[in-house]
This record gives sequence, structure tokens and C-alpha cells, in this order.
Amino acid sequence: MERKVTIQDIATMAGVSKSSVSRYLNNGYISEDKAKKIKSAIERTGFETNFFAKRLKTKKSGLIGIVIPRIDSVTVGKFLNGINRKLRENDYQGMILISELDIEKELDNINSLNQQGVDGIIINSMSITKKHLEITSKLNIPTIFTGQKSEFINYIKLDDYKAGRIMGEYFKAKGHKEIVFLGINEFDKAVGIERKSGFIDAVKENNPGSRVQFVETDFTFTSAYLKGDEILKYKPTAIVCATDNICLGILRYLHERNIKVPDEISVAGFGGYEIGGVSYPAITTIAFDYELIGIKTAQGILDLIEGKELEENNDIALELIERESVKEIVDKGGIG
Amino acid sequence: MERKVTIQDIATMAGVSKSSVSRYLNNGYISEDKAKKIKSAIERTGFETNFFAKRLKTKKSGLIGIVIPRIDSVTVGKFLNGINRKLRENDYQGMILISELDIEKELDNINSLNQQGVDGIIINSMSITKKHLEITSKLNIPTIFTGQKSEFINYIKLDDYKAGRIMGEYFKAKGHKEIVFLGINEFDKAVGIERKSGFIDAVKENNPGSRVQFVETDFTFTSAYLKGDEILKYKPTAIVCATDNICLGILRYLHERNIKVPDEISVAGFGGYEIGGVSYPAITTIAFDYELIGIKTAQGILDLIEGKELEENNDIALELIERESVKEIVDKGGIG
DNA sequence: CTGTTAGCGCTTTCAA
DNA sequence: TTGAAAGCGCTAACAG
Repeated sequence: MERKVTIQDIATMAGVSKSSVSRYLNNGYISEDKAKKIKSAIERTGFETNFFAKRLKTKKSGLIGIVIPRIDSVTVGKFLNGINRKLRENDYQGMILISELDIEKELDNINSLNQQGVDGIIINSMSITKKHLEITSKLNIPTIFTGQKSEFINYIKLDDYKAGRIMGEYFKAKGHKEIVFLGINEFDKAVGIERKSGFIDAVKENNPGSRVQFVETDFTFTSAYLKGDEILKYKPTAIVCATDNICLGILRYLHERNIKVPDEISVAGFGGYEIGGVSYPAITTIAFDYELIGIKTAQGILDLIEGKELEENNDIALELIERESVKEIVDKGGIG
Repeated sequence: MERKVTIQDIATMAGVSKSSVSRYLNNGYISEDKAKKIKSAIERTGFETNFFAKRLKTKKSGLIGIVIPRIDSVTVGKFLNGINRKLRENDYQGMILISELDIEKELDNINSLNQQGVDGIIINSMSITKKHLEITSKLNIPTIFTGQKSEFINYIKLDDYKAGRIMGEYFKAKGHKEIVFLGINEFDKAVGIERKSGFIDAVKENNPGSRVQFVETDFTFTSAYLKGDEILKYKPTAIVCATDNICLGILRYLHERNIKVPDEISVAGFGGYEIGGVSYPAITTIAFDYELIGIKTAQGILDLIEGKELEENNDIALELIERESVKEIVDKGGIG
């Protein structure tokens, strides 16, 4: 393992000073002549600049910290894709830390990233606590949250309340009055509260006699599946699930009981996962452009680093995709 | 934005030299007395050691580069989970670079990671080319491949040929003779060649009159779905898919045509994705423990960094999960 | 346009 | 045990 070649070696080979080499590397002024010599020396040796030295000197790492709750999720994957694309365009690189759904680890990760000298941190938080605010307010680098929102911090997220409302309006228009909302715990404010209440608010508005029952689950297929019995007790005409994955779990349950979707019960989800398009029946859903959220978030942190204000305009498109899992309820003649 | 506090500040505050602070930080000898003073100074200031300076000096980054083809895939996610866990245990951290299914970017990423001073690189390659060998052989740090194998390099992967064989034996035992293997391009040696030929070899062994037709697709649901017509022309009793996702695509196709699975056609996949357990019918599959592969790979790169040999023992468990998508063919009495 | 110089914050001899 | 000193590889004034 030969010693790494440094800028000084190149300087010596090219017969110039190391500042000239540095200038060459960083687009400073340099004569054609010397540039050529330097170039050749670099090519011959395969020189590569030492990032640590450079960063130590410049106090800029070109690194953006990214804190995510988990990595084995397609939505997180798409989000990271978006971030990655935007960061790459701007010669930044992401440094991803996984919190394993543990809020303490999430906090640790933020600190750790800061310590590593990243230029900014993107936090895809499960739930923003007081500690989050404490920690991030002390940092000397910008941070931006996503997935959840809170006062006094920067965040970029889709409008869960609005998504809920769109779905609510849809089910109202379809004539459903007896609905189960299969959602998640309120610890998750975005999905657990906003999405749910958007839905409920829209359903109930000017819609006498309508009822929305809440059943709690988590993000897994299995948990949703296991809630089937409980849901059926409400004799709903529709089950609206907080995510498409939850919907897939309940679809399995209904299949097993030989309950026809959408003929006997309508179901729908949120997210617009690809898998929901090939399930049988295909799931009606509200599609979120996670990749776009990633792009906007990355742009946001970049703006913050440059001292710019964050754009207020957080509109991430919300698209209702009507597929096969919802049927209109035909009024059976004035009963109820 | 106040100046960051450095080791020198701590030294001054504690009335010691910065070498002593450094020793304190790195478990060197230090008197109880001074240790206490240093500790208090650190706590008061919230001092954090500058990683870049440390790395510049020690020539060790504590960073492992990870190159993956894409991030929005659950299998990749699980793999990263495994890596992450093992790395964390050993106080290393992953630096993930995404190749976006582009082999040139994959190569770039390897170089870029090296340049950034990582201590080793894990490469989840799509296809190992000559260039891969050239580049990695020139590096001064260890590399380990996964997902694909090749001579003269370190790799850890599951045994695709064996997985194929297990599935082949299974279908043979179930009496299927007219099978379509819905697989992918041979560019991907692991899935495109090994997995497929393991299957075909096992089916054909001592099994006169059996036929396996190959139909090519890619890893998406849609592409598989679109191959439905072509597959049906072969009038198979079984469709074996190279991955569970492919299987989900074909399942959708069969549902639409009202072809009953497994009564009219049996299907199966590879991977053991959770979604395959809640689809209808649930998919019979061979489960791969991607997380374990991640753990083993991470352990491997760590071993390599310490100069240890890589263990030969690459046995990743392969488990056939029988669910609902395969039916036994009852011999109709000596025909064929 | 170019070279000299200082120094980023840390670790690590070496000598005390 | 401890401190002084050197230096990791690079950039950025500054003077020329």
C-alpha cells in the first residue's frame, strides 16, 4: 500500500507550488502552460484530493445529513431518491442515518450528524418532540423537517389534512354513510391526526346520518389484517385505510372471508403505492409524490445553507386515483 | 454563529495541554484530577471533536462506502438494515451512494467513495464487469461485492442456483411438466442465469416429458403483467417467477382473465417478500434473509479491514415457504 | 498569474 | 503522567 499522492507531489512533479495546484483544482487563475503540466501529473499519478484536509480547511463538507426512521420502506426509498437527485445536481452528498423507529436514536442521529460536520440536516421525523426543538435550535447548521410539522421549525410536507378531506369528499359523494377509518396512533400527528380528521371532517359536513368509526392499527400488513373482526362488527359499507399497505392487509382479510370488494364493502388507501395498482382489486388511493417531496426538501436545505428563506409554497400535488375498490352506494329508498 | 469550541479551548479551560485532552478523549493515561477538569470543561462548552481533523490525522474514517443500484426497493432496504446494524455495533457508519441502475454511475460511485476516504466499500452490483475488477483492484482499501459473484473478488451472496433447484424439485414433486419460467435478462448473472438454470436443471433431472419455457421480463409489476398473453400461449400448468414482485404482476393478469390460481395455474416466486403473504392467493416462495446478507457483508468488510481472511462459509439459509399458490397435478392416466 | 506562508483541529512521538 | 512540537493535506490571504 503505497503512500497516497498529495498535492505537494503534484506540485513538485509539475514544477510549480502547491498553491498553483490548489488553484488549478478549484478553478482559480492559472496559466495554460502550467495547467497542462499539472494535469499531466495528476493523470500519471491518479492523484485524488484528500477530502478530510479540504474540509478541515474550508469548513464545508458538501454533506447533508439525512435522518430517517427506517430504510426498508418504499415510500422512504422514493423520498431518498428525490433527495439524492437534487443533492447530486448541486454537488452535495447525502449521509443517511437510520433511527430504527426509535425516537431516542433519532435524536442521537441528529447530534451525530452535526458532529460529523455536515452542512445541514434533513429529518424525516416520526414525531417532533420538545427535545427535537431544543437540539435543532442549538445547532449551527440549518435543519429541515419532513413528514411532520411543528411551529418554529422549517418543514416541508404534504398536506395530510387535505388528503384526508379529498378522500372524505369522495366517499361522501359515493354515498357511504357507515365507514370505518382504519388508521394509526395519534403519536404520529400527520397520519394519525391530520389525515384522519381531514377525512372525518369532510365526510360529516352536511351529511346527516353518516358515521365514521375509528379502528387503530400500525403500518404493517399483519396488524391491519388482525383488525378485520373488529372492523366488521361496525357493519361498514366502506373501510378507509390510512395507507395502501394497511389496505392490502384488510383486503386479504376480506378475501379470506369471501367478502367481495367493492360489491359488499368498498376499501381505499393513501399513498398511491405501485403495488396497490396490481392487487386485486386495485386500490383506490390518493397518490403522494414522495420523490417530489424529497426534491423539495433537498432544495429547501440547500436554500437554507445559502441563507435564503424557505419558500412558503409547500404544495405537493395530491391526486385521487380511482381504481377498482370503491363502489357507489345506491340509496335503497329513504331508510336512514 | 459562534466559533466552534476546539480541543485547545478545553485545554485552556482545564489548565492542561491539548495533548492531555486528546488523551482523555482517546482513553490514554491521564490523572483522575485532570480528567475531572477536562470533563467539566467539555460539558460546559458542549465540545465535540472535529471529525475532519481527526480523520486527516489518523487516516481512518470510520466510514464504509455502500454502493447500491436503487434505494426504493424493500429488499435493498432490508439489506441496508442488516449492514447498518452490524456497522453500528462496531462504531462504523455507512455512506450510501445510489447508482440509479446505471452501471457507469456504479463505477463512479466506487471511485467517489474511495476519494472520500472511506475505509472499505460494499458494492451491491447489478453486474460485475471487467471495469469493476480494474477499479477495485487499484484501490488501497478492501471491497466486497454482493448480489453477484465473480472470480478474483470478495463476495457474499445467497446461492441463487441452489434456490432455483429447490424450487425446481418442488415443482417436479408436485407433478408439473409444462412450466413457464418468467425470469429476467442474463445480464444479471445471479437472477438471470443462476436462479433460472438451477430451476430448469432440477425440473429436468429424471423427469421425461417435462418442459420449461423461458419468458423474459424485468423487475417491475407492469412488465410481468404485460407478459401474460405470451405466457398463456404455452398453456403451462405453472408459472414460476424470478421474484415475488414479478409473481404479483402475473397474478394480477390471471385475476383479470378469471383464471383461478392455483386451481387452473400454479404460480410461485422467489424472495419471500411480506407482501406475498397477504396477496390473494398468498405466494409460495423461497425466502431470502436479506438482512442476514447485509450483516454478513458488513462483517466481511470489517474483517477485510482488519486484515482477516473472508470466511468461506457463505451459507445464507434458503427457506421454501409453501403458501397457497401451488397445486399438485394429478396424473390423468398415462397420457404424455 | 504565482509562490510563500500560516494555519484549519487533531494525534502522536519524544523528552521531561 | 504530562507538555512541546511536528505535521496530516489542503486552502487562502498576501505580496510580488
